[in-house]
Amino acid sequence: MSGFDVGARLKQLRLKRGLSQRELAKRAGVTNSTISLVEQNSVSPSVSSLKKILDALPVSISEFFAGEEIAQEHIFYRASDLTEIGDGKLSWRLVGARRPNRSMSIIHEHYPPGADTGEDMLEHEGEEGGVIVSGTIELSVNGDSQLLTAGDAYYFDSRLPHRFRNVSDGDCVIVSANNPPSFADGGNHQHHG
Amino acid sequence: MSGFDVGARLKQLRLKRGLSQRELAKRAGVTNSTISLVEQNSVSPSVSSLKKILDALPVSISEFFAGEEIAQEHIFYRASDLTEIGDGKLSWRLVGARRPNRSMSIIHEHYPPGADTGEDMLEHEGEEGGVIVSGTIELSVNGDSQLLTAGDAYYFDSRLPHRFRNVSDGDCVIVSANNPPSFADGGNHQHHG
DNA sequence: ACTCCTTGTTGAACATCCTTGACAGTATGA
DNA sequence: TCATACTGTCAAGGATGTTCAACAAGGAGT
Repeated sequence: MSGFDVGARLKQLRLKRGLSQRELAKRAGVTNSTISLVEQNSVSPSVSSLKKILDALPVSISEFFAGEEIAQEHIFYRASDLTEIGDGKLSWRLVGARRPNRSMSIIHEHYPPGADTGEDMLEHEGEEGGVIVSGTIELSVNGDSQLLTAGDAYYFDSRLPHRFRNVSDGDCVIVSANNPPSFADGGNHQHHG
Repeated sequence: MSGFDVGARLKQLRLKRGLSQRELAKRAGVTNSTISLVEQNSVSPSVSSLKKILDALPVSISEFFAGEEIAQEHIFYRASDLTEIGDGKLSWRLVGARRPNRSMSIIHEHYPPGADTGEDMLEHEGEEGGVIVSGTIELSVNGDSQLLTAGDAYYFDSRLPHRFRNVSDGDCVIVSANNPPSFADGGNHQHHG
């Protein structure tokens, strides 16, 4: 029913890391039995268990399921089709979500007043750039902070520590692009409110 | 330590589709109670259950978890600093001009009524994507033509013949990205018309 | 052969998820 | 007001996931 071989995928990733079931289980905070059963598809793990396991690899859930995507090429995206992520404070709309075989990710971002990517500066591989469509945003990159308003833009190496914060009392809208699209790498930098 | 609000995310997507818990449950082959409990995070669904539910939306698992790991953007261009190119009809504003060592080009595009990239379809290496900020544009890619309006987006392989045309009587503004930067190497983009 | 450590697997007990079926709240209409 | 239909929630129990503890197989070194 799954259409996706969870067990094989997990085993593949585990072996790639050179871990035994017990070692992975220990790091993940589950038992070796769980790993065994999951790898044999004797059981469909709960999301929470799977998350624990993947965190120990580490692999993000979306990364784990990359490839589960329908291969159909999407060109046009209706506004309502953009994959919305965020928590009410920040709002990002991904064009085509994260298709693993695409070279960029395009994002329509909405920052309400007070929205903030967080005190822990973002740092990751790649480059990113964007244009402020409306409103005002405070962008800090590598210690330098600037207020950008409609029509302004930015571009930088994503390895520089950076942060976005809407310090105004109006919404801010940005269209940005990331290359490469994979946000995931060693570090575990996720942020939510 | 989930770090990701499965319940809120599911509810968000369900409401976006205008479905009730029962309706979604019916399509997914689970019960309304399951949806309810998952949305309240009273339970961490099994992967198989979650998959059934997401298939009914439909949303891929990796799409669902997009944002579970996030990183963002960056570096400072005043609106007046964007290098403007164009021929009076079309107007493109490049972020960071033609830096040869950048992996993308970010472009703020303005299409007045009648603006048209030309009858000779554009074709070049790379990929491009963008978000329509305001107005309406007719985008043709590989024989398929669509009218996109504010909030809509697109993404395609640039080798597919494509054309942008503003067939409305108002301005259209787009923020787009190219990879590799097609303007960095004096690509065949400009002129025509 | 043994001992010791490691590997992955499995049965029974336990914990969690999922369904059944009922409940309360809201809205519409007779 | 009652009836109907819809919404989301919840308790109980059956179904499924997870753990505990034991097991067999393989290697390394007595």
